[in-house]
Amino acid sequence: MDQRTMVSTLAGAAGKEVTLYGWVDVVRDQKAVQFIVLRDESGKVQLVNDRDASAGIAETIAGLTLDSTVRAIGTVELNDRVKLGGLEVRLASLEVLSSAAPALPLNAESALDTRLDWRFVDLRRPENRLIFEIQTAVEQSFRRTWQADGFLELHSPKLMAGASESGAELFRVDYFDTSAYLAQSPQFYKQMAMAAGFGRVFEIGPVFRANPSFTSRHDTEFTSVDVEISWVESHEDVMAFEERLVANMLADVSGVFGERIRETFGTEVRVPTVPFPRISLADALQAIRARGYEVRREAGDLDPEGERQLAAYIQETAGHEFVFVTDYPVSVRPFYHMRQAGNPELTKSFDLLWKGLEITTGAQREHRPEQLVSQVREKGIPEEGLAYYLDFFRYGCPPHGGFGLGLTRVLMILLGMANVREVTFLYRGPNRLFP
RNA sequence: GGUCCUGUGGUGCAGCUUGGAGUGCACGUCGGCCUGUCAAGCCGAAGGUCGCGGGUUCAAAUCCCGUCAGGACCGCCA
Repeated sequence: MDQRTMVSTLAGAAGKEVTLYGWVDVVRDQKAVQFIVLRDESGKVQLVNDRDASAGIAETIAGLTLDSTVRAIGTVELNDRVKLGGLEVRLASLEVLSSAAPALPLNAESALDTRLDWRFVDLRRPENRLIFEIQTAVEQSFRRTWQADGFLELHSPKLMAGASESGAELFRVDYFDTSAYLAQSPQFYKQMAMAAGFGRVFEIGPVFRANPSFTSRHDTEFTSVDVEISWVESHEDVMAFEERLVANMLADVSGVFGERIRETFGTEVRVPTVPFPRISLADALQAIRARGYEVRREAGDLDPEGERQLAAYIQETAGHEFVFVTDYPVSVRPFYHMRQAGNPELTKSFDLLWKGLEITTGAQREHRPEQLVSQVREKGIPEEGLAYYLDFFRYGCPPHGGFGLGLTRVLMILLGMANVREVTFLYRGPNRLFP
């Protein structure tokens, strides 16, 4: 291992002997000369062996199966004839570390569901590795912004005694002689951190939703990016932070990966201008209606087609991929969203849509205990289970707000993928718990 | 949960409308050939309960009913 050379560094190693570790990508076994394409985490390179030069290696190559793992030792030779990087490695030894069973159960054309069955093989493909290199860069960029702004990182518990949101359904698990629930959001604990005086916090972690949602943009477990900020004047402060966080991220990702994303996924990464456009829900519904589409939802929220229509409207009028939708009515928001002082039917909340898909819900939270209790009662939520939560606000709590951002949705839009399953390491949905 | 769509060698498809021998294509696998390939090429071979059950028919991958599995959209949401 100490001597391992990565394929990506071979151009600078002409004439040297190198030790490579990787997978057998292709075998072209001819009468006089044999070629292997070896794939490692950094790229692919051609290995070459003259049968006359080494009968032992020749025999090993003849028995190779695709995706077997090997250790190859050889000399780097620059050779313009070789289309793959203009170089090859002339083998001095070849050792099979693990022989793959013949006939891989999938190939690049396989259906997504088949690929998910054999995800560990599917993920070997370089374009799939790239997705997770980009995911890593996205999270690093977020952390860069948080660190510069003095945020603390939170690791909140995923086992809870009850619900932390009103709408979404919960997974119940055995917990000794009682039951516990998997956290559908770190919402309450983020707010506890505000009461604890942490000031500004973030968490990147799993959340669980027991909704039987059969769509390309839902999973039952996904990674949520959560932020909470103290001492805000309104949800505007939260939106101002989020747009900066997202714009920084897209600038970082675009700089490092923009070209590869275009080449690999055919998607252009555009760095958005700040501030993002804002539109009230009422104005959004009117603009959508003016385009000839009537949102059918009785509750008054946008439906998926409405979101797409709004995205088109914003693109045409503001030339922007993002839009904050604000001023949601109390009826479609959870009890903890703060209401507008002059208009108690509306909340100080927002959604963020990117290319017509909801990626965030955020709000200023209600931090005044009397008001909060009254909103709990108004929503008809039993207070017993919320006692510990309501206590957070009884001994001095700063005004605060925050948001949750769906990491998988962000990656899906960023790369122009059609399905969150493509950008999830291991997808979990109503019909999938394996592998 | 609702609507619609799809199940055919290891993988991806075509065949179904208008029933006629498991027919075809691409990738992969196995064997052979091949003086540097690079999407290698050429020749050959193996590999199938056409998701499952029932029905119609002389005859069903094909038509009908049921069932199971998966997917897309809607609802719910990040």
